Amino acid sequence: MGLRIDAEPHLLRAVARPPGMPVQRVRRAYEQVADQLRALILSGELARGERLPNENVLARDFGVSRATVREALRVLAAQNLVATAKGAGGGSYITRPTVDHISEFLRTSINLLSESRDLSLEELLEARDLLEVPAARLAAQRRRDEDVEALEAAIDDEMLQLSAAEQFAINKGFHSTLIGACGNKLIVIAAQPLFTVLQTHLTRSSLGRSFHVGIHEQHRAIFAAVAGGRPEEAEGEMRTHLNFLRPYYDLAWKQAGPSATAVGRQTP
Amino acid sequence: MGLRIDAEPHLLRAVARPPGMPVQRVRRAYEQVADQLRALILSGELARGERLPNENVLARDFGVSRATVREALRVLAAQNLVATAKGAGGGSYITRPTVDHISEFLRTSINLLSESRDLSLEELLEARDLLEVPAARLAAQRRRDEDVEALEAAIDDEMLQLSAAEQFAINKGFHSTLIGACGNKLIVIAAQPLFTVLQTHLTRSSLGRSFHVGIHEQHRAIFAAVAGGRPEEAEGEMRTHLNFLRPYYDLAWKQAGPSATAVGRQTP
DNA sequence: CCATGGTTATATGTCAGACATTCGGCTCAG
DNA sequence: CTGAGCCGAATGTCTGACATATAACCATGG
Repeated sequence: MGLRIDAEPHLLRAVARPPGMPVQRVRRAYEQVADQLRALILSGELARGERLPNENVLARDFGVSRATVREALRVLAAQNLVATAKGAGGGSYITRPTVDHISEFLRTSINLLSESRDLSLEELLEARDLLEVPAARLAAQRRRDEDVEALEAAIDDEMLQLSAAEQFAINKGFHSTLIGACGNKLIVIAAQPLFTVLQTHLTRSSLGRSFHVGIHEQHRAIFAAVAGGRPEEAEGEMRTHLNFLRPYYDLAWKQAGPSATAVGRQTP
Repeated sequence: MGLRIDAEPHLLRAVARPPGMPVQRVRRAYEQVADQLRALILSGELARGERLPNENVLARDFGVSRATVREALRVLAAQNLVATAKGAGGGSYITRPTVDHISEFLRTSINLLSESRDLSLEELLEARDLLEVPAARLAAQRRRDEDVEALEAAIDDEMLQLSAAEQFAINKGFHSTLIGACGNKLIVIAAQPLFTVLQTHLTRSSLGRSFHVGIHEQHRAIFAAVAGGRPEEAEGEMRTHLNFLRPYYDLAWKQAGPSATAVGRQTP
C-alpha cells in the first residue's frame, strides 16, 4: 500500500473553478486518507475481515500524522466500513454495513427530516403503504414457521390488559416481525425505519381503548391470512389496517405542532 | 452546555454483564462526546444552523482533549449532523441530512451488500418493482410541467446514434427524473440508490442494439402515459419495462461471477 | 499433563502543546 | 469610495508522550 496524499496544496488551488461559492478549497488531509482507504475497500482490494496496518504505519505510508489517520478512520467507522479494537489482536478491520446498520442510519435521518418538516406526514404514510402492504403479501407467500410463531406471540389476547406502553412494544414487534418475514432485506431496510419513526410520533399522544382493540383485531386478521398462506387477503387486511391508523397519525402529527423550522445560518 | 463524561472508567467495568462476548468494554471518550452532542441535536436543543462552541471550549466543557472532541465531530459530520468550516466565521454548525446525503449513503451501502452477495439480485429487482412502478403512477397523477419537460429531453429519438455509455447516462436521467417526479421524497431516497446500483451492474456488460431500442420505445410509452396524466397506463408501462430489463440484469449478474465472499476474521 | 495466573508485546485511546492555514472583517492609504 | 493589506479567530495538522486493553506467551504448581 504505497499511497501518499499530495504535498503541494497550492497546486490544487491553481485550477479554474466555476464562479459558484460552495466549493471545496483544499481537501482536508483526513478526507483524502478516508477517500483513498474507502476506494480500496469499495474496489475489493481490501477484503472483508482483513486487517489494516496499524495507525503508525498508515501515518507513515500516507505521509501524515497519526491524528489525521485517526480522524479518517473515525469517518470510515461511521460509514460502517471499518471497525477498530484495542489491545493486542486489535487494529482496524475491514467490515461491511449490515441491514441493521443501514436501517438505523435511515431511522435517524428520516426522523430528522420529519421533525424539521422537510417531510410531510403524507409522504411517510404513502411510502409505508407502498412497502408494508406488499410486505404482508410476500410474508404470506413465503411464510416460514418461525415467523408465524413470532407473529402469533405478538397478538396474545391478554395483551389488552397491559399498559399502553407495553402494547405499543408488542405491536412494534408484530410489525417488525412481519416486515422481516417478507424475505427481502431491502424492504426490511426501508420499511423498518418508516414504521419506527411513525410509531414514535404516535406514542407521544394518548389513545383510547377502542384504538388498541381495533389494532388487535386487525393484527389477528393479518396474522390469519399470513399463517394461512393467503397473500391477497394479507395484502387487503394490511391495507385496511393502515387506513385505520391514518387518522390517528394525522391527529398525533397535528398535536406535535409546528416544530422549530429555524432558518438560522445555512450550512456553510 | 455543562457536560462531562464520566471520569471513572473502572466503575463501568464493575457492573454485571450477560455472558455473551460481544459487549462494549468501556465506551470511548469520543463516542461519549459524540453521543451527548447527538442527543442535544436530536432533541432539538441545538437548532439547525446554530454554531457549536469552538473546539477548545468543547474540550474544556467535556473535560477531554481537543483531539477527542475532533474525533467526535468527525463522527457527527459523517452522519451529516454537523458541518465544519475553517477561517474566521468558521466552526461547527448544526446541519440536517438532505435527501441526497441519505440517498448517497444508501447507494454505497446497498452496493456493498450486493457485491458481497449478502443481497440477491431477486431482492434488488423485487424492491425496485415495488417502488418504481408506483412512482410512475404517482408521477402521472401529479405531473408537473418541469418534470414532463425533463422527461421528454431524455427520450430524444436521435439518442440511438450515441455511444452506449452516453445512452446509459441519458437513461439514468430518465429514471432519475421520473422517480423525482413522484413527489415523495422517501420514495426518491429509496428508489434512487436501487436504480443506480442495478445500472452499475448493467454497464459492466455489453449489450446489443435491440436492447437500447427496446428501452427507448418503452421510455417513450412511459413518458406518454405520464405526460398524458394516465396513472394506470404509466404503471403498466413501467411494469412492462422492468420485466423487459429483468433478463439482462440476470445475465449481467451471472457474468459478474461469484464475488469474493471472503470469510476472514469477523468484525471484532 | 493440565490448569492457572502473571507477564509482555502490540495495538488503540487520550492528552498536551505547538504551529500552519484559512478567511471574515477592520484599517488605512489612494 | 475602494482596494490592499493586516489581524484575529477558528479549524487543520504535527509531534511526542503516556494510559489502557487484550491476546498470546510463559512459568509455576497441582
